[in-house]
Amino acid sequence: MDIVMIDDDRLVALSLKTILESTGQIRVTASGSSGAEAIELYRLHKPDVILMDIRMEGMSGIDAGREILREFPDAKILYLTTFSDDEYIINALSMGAKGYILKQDFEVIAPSLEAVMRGQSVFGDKIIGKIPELMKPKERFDFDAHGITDKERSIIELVAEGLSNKEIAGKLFLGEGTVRNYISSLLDKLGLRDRTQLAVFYYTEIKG
Amino acid sequence: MDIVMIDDDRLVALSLKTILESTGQIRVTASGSSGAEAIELYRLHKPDVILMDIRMEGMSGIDAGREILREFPDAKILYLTTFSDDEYIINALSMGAKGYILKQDFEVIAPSLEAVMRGQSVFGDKIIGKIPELMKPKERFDFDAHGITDKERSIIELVAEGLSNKEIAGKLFLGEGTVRNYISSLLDKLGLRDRTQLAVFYYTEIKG
DNA sequence: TTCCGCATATGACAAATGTCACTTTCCGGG
DNA sequence: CCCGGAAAGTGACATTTGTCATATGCGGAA
Repeated sequence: MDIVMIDDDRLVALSLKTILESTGQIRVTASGSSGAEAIELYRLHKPDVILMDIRMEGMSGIDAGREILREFPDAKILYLTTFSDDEYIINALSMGAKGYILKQDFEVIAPSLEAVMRGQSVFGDKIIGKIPELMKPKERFDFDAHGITDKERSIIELVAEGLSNKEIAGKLFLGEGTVRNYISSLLDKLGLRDRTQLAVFYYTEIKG
Repeated sequence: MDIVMIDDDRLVALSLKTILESTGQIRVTASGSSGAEAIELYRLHKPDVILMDIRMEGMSGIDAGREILREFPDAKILYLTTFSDDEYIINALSMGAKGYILKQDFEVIAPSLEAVMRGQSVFGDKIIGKIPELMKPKERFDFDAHGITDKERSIIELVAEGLSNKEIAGKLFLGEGTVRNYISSLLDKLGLRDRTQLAVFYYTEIKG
């Protein structure tokens, strides 16, 4: 099995290479120490798996991974990180990484590589324990704090589905002009300019 | 430990009650068979944990759970379901449920309840295996397939930030009319009606 | 070169949108 | 009972938006 290894810290890279190659199953085709190199080396070697640090100088491992997956949707990316860092986990997961394991657990790295190559996904215990917590919805947007009424709330939702004023009026059994007034008031309360910004607001602040 | 149990199927509810109470540790304070009841019974009993089916007549367990969490952010909700149903898992997770286990694994239900009460989250093996896959980004939107050019792509993004035609024109050094034309063409290609729908499309199909 | 296609642009127009000032209706507290 | 304030509506208006027909310039293919 050929792998490419990327680690900020050359020393870590080297010792890992030694450990991994000592298994006899794994060959470290190339190694690098930056996100840019990760992409380049992946293009060059098309390894079975790329083993990559997350925190690195310059381009993060996540960004590099995203780029690699864009070019090679089947790429198998396994992140190796020093400690379980919340945002990174969620990013790595949602990006489609095949795994995320802690460097401390170095004895599981080789087996994890095997598993990943076979198409499995691997996440360390401590990682998986965090997932539910991470996936909790962001704290709900506080409509009350902005003085937004129930009716206004439902209007936001309809705008955010792309309905016209007329359509909204129909759904809520209101006059079209009334809907316009509601939207006008909403835009005022939220400091926005038009319905498109309202939809954007919905997706980024409320539902995002 | 007091729990409230909600199951569509009265028979299941009854046998589970028997099983759980036979441990001596668990008391089923109340049981119901619908989402509405779930909310009501939660309000009434404030159980340590609420054990709830997902698929039910009327309001789904997810919706009921959402409502309960809205009123009681510390509520511990444990879903019990017949089989691992993809959308449900993701919904339950992102909603902030404390767990999601299969009815088949009835021997783990009691221990799971304990764990949840202690603040842990619990997910069955088969469930956890699905998480990475579920979190994968939706397959990237294929601009080419819809014949969308680079410039059009960047215009979508600006629209999705809520910019007006004039502002977009300024950013891209184009005439305002030109921007209108691009958007018009874009709407045509994507089968949409106005810029708001375009923004919605961006957040739901492209970036969502 | 000529021709085609693309990107860019303009002008005219209808429709949708946002703003504002002003009713009407209704409901609960005094 | 009357009052005041929501909720809902109307009409007028300026602006923005989307559509369309058409024009110009530019680079590549025939």
